[in-house]
Amino acid sequence: MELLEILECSPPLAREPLSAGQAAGVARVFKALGDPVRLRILSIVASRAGGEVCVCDITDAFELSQPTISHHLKVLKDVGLLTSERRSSWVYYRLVPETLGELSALLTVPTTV
Amino acid sequence: MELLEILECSPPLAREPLSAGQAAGVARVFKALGDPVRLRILSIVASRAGGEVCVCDITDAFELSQPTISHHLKVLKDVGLLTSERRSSWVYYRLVPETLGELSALLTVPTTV
DNA sequence: CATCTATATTGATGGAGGTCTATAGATGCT
DNA sequence: AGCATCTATAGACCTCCATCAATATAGATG
Repeated sequence: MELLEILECSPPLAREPLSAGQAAGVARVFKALGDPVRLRILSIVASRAGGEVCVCDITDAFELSQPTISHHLKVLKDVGLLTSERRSSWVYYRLVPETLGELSALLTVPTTV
Repeated sequence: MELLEILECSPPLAREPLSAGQAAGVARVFKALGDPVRLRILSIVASRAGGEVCVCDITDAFELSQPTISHHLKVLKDVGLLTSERRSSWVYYRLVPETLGELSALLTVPTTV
């Protein structure tokens, strides 16, 4: 089952308890967000004007080895937060806004106002 | 520095890249959400009508040892997602809606509509 | 005080994950 | 073809963490 489907079928945390299956899927995505490097990578891609970022630009932004960055990108891609496309020598990563939006909705709390 | 403060000072991922310090703080909270048991615990507390749940009720909802549940509750409390209050023999946990709300805002994506 | 219940802490263990080096694969250029 | 560059994969190392059994702490009650 696609992770995005699980997110779409999971009620907001504040509405009703998650099933074990839903929790397992949702946890995979949050676990991907639970690393500072991945969070920074995601924010770099998500906030980029053109919408896409070359791997080389991301690698330059960190003092980490290239394989380590590649590993983090794979994790973010596997949970459906990023997609990638190769064009000639370079690979460009893009945000999947639907996944991020579903996560945001999941955490939404009834307005305390 | 309080984690909630860090969340309040962190821009939405889609707006600008997180600093290393912001990412470290935010990652701690998402890491806490990156476990299926903790997600279910959080949803149980967040969706409870009265707003508070006794530890014994949570323990009953899982086939895990009592110390394991206690450990997960501590993790959720340490990152500011839950608070606890002891009343006589029992300890009651409550959601901290501000923290969840800040997380939700952090993941908000400009409406694709 | 003694004891029972509810919850937290400690210490141990097995497995997951972040990082690195080395290497492989893919693309373009000469 | 051969080489240089960009990215991904494989394997190793080390740390972190989820879980448990055992024990400690706190409150109620006899």
